[in-house]
Amino acid sequence: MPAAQIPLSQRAMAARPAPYMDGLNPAQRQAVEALDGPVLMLAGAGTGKTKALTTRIAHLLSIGKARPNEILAVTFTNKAAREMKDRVARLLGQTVEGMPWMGTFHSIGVKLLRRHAELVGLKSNFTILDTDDQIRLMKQVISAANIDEKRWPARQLAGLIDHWKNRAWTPQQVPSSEASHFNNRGTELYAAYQDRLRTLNAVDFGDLLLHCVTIFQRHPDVLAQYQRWFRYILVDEYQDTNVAQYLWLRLLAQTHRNICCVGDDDQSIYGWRGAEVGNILRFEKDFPGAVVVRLEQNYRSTPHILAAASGVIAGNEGRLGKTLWTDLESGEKVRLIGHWDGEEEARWIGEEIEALARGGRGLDPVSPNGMAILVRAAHQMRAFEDRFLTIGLPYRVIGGPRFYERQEIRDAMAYFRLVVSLEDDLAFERIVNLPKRGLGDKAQGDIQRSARAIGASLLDGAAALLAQGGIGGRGAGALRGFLDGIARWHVVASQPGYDHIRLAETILDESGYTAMWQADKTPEAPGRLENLKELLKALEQFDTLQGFLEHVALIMDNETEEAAEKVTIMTLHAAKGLEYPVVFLPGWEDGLFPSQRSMDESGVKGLEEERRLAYVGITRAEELCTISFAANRRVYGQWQSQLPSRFIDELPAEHVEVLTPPGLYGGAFGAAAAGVSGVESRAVRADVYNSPGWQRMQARQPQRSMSTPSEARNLVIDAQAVPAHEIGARVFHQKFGYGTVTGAEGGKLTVAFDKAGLKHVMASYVVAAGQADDVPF
DNA sequence: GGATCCAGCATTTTT
DNA sequence: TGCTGGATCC
Repeated sequence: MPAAQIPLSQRAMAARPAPYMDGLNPAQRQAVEALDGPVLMLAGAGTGKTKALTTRIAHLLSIGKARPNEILAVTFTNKAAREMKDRVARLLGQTVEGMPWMGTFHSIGVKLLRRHAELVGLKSNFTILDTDDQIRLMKQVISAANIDEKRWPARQLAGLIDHWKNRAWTPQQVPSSEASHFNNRGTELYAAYQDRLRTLNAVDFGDLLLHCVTIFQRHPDVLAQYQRWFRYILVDEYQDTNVAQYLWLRLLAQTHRNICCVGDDDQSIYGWRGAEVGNILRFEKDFPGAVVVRLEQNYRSTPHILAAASGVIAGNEGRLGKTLWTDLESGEKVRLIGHWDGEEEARWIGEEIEALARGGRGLDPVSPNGMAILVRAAHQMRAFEDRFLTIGLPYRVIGGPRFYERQEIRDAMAYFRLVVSLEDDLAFERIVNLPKRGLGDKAQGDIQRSARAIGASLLDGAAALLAQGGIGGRGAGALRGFLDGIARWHVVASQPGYDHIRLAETILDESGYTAMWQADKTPEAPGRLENLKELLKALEQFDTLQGFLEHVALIMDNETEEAAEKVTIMTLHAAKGLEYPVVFLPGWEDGLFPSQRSMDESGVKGLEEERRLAYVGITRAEELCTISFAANRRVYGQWQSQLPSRFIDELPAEHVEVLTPPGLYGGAFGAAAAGVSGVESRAVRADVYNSPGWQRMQARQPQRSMSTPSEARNLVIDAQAVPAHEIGARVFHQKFGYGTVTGAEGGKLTVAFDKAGLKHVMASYVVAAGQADDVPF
């Protein structure tokens, strides 16, 4: 919109002092005011990035640089999009009705794709498949290609195709270097899968972006229209963009070049799902003349916490580089403690949480809501859940299956989908025999064949089969009832202004679905019925089933705010963007964190991503951050002795208070940290016995039953015992009996037991066979 | 069609 | 060790 067209009133408003600018620091202000041309806002953890981003939007609108619908503002999650909307509205003192292009990459992708679906061979009412549907479709494609699904699982193909879509490769564009994947047939199956999707008039999540990019690339006229339209583009979490998203943005930004990307290369933790840190590192090359603004003043954490995080992340190469600082008071050092094993770690953290909640540790009482335990992998949560259940400490787990991924919800949704669109074959397959209608594999196979024969949907195929009398016995009546029901409900759903909530209820009741769970006596059945009620309640926010389905396909989150005082347990990934006064970071052991698999699969890149994860973890903490590790951990049922994480060695000792009790320190970790790794640990080297933390702990909590020396003494690995069992030595183990040592590494041995076979055991758990022989039988 | 048994396997996850 | 998915058995 040329300036001359901007209404006078708006120009007058622009001259007004802008209250929304108040409280911005100079860097934030610069980021808000550098409106034209490419801008890279490098926003470190806790530096007020959302504030700057939303103020920028408010500013654009307020001074009339663009109308609300000319701003494209993309985020990754619905939560972020919602927050952005709310905050812009708050800044402007009014709701932002006309910002249709503020949303997630995927929701905006859908909007664009619906408008131009025909350009990629789809109808504009295409359905969006979720992961479950995708897998089922892939299974069909795989078996259609006569491939043994055992050796070549659908999940693997799904991962591969997803990877390719993230790189913005259509089947034709997959480079030949990738051809060997999936038994040399990856590209072929990818093409077949895309064909199936087109036939079903469906897309998967990757397509929402890939199809857009394809359209933009093949139809310059369409692209030009949007390039002109989006005068200002803003991107959140730019470090998480994949190639497809990058191309999408770059194509759209070409005309006005008013693109502002916000991100933090140090918080790039999604490389494994296609994110390219390179996108943010390359920004200035991609957009020459870009203004780079660094937000470095941190409002979240104490200096010790920031220094610890900075010390760790400094180990990464090729960073854009930021120096976080704060004017908060220095507060507590980052605490570091080693434990004997995972259970003890959980016990200790449980006690710490209780103590902190009571106002112990010399701090003001902290509400459990303000405390979080952040783990590397979901399975680590279990130890905490077990412990907290035992001591009755309320907790909440973030992650796990989301509401809309639950079986009963997906079933109900399949009913709705089929009612709304009769051709939804995947929905049909899911529910045709649910509840059981006596339509087993044979009947369903017949339906498939019948549908293929007449070239129609499964629903029509089933009707045709039924008309021919191709279904016998019990199944026939049930199928007729099912088909009649769908037809009846479909009619209702086609009427304008129908009561969609009542229809949904009717569908679930008359189909027998509700009754199925009512009849179910398993303990989870009541919960499932409860969830179905929730689902009906969620419908209230929509006018039609169609509208609801559209929404749900993209919005899979289910934020139920609980008021209760609970400690949060979640993965480090899930914690990104969140903050807590008190944070526990357990399981800092090499192999677990950094994850061995990451390092094996991605080498240095993998390790660096793990390091960023460590950085994200530490920077979640506002006041108190406690890192811990265990000497022994049960991994898939086997006890393994663990080495402290290499990241622990990277913590700057002057910002760390070591709480590890002397018993453990002198035993397992002295040997492990100094000897085995060959690197003298900076943090562990600290004088434990005289550290203020240790003394204070002794003085204040003499009764605390953490890993006290007395307790540890019984358990500590006798480091001297390790060399006693040399390869070939005969040993005795309490549980496995006699065996011969075949290998030794760190504190653990590989022993070929006479009866139990090859096992990895801890050296401290075996004794030389001679000694055991002394025991009289 | 449903229960039961066994083998294989085991990060991080949003849309 | 504990779960999931597939095969097998009734």
